[in-house]
Amino acid sequence: MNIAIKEAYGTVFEAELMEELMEVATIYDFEEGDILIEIGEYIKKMPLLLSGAIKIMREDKDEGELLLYFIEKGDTCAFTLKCTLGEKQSEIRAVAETSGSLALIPVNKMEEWMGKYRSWRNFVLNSYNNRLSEMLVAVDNLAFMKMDERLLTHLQEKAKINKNTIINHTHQEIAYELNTSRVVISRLLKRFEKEGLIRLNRKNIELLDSNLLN
DNA sequence: ACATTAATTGTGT
DNA sequence: ACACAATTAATGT
Repeated sequence: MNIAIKEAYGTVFEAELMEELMEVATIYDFEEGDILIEIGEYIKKMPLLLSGAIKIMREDKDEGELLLYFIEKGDTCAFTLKCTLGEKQSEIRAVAETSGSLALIPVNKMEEWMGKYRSWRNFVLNSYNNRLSEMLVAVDNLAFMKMDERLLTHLQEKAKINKNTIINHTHQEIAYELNTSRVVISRLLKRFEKEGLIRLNRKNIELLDSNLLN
């Protein structure tokens, strides 16, 4: 298990920090579809993602979710940082997009490291920066892109994260993530299929056009 | 193996 | 957006 931590963070953190990290971290494995953080929860440990991918969703009180961004190996969630430091309730939900594992760090340790290790400070700050720019992308998509474009980029993101051209999601699930209705997704997907971009099967979608990838 | 239900997807208004 | 048909998967008997 410590190998997993080294694999994901060995190049980012200095040696002493890695030592401490491996001492205090507990490993948590999760499966696809697991809810890691629910809205309103208090967070007492900070997660570092070792493998797999997690999607961060925002949810409105009366019906409606929206996918904000994905986090991948080597990332942490800036919202979690805020919640742990501020001892505030979570404003987002984190759902496992794929199975994977993460390391949990006690809050008091991460505060201690802030003063102690430069690499840790950088990591936390970078993390904020990355999230901020990904949020901007998400906002741009929402504001300026048509649904068909949003769906297409969404499919591409999913394919990239799964390292696979086959996407194992129902139309309904995708609709939730983009905060629209299933019928809209179905029709758009049908159109993409006619255009030869994808192939539709039951419970999964296959990307065909190679210029959709990467 | 069969019948019944539920879930998923397609289509028309 | 809504309603409904068609198809497939899941479950019980």
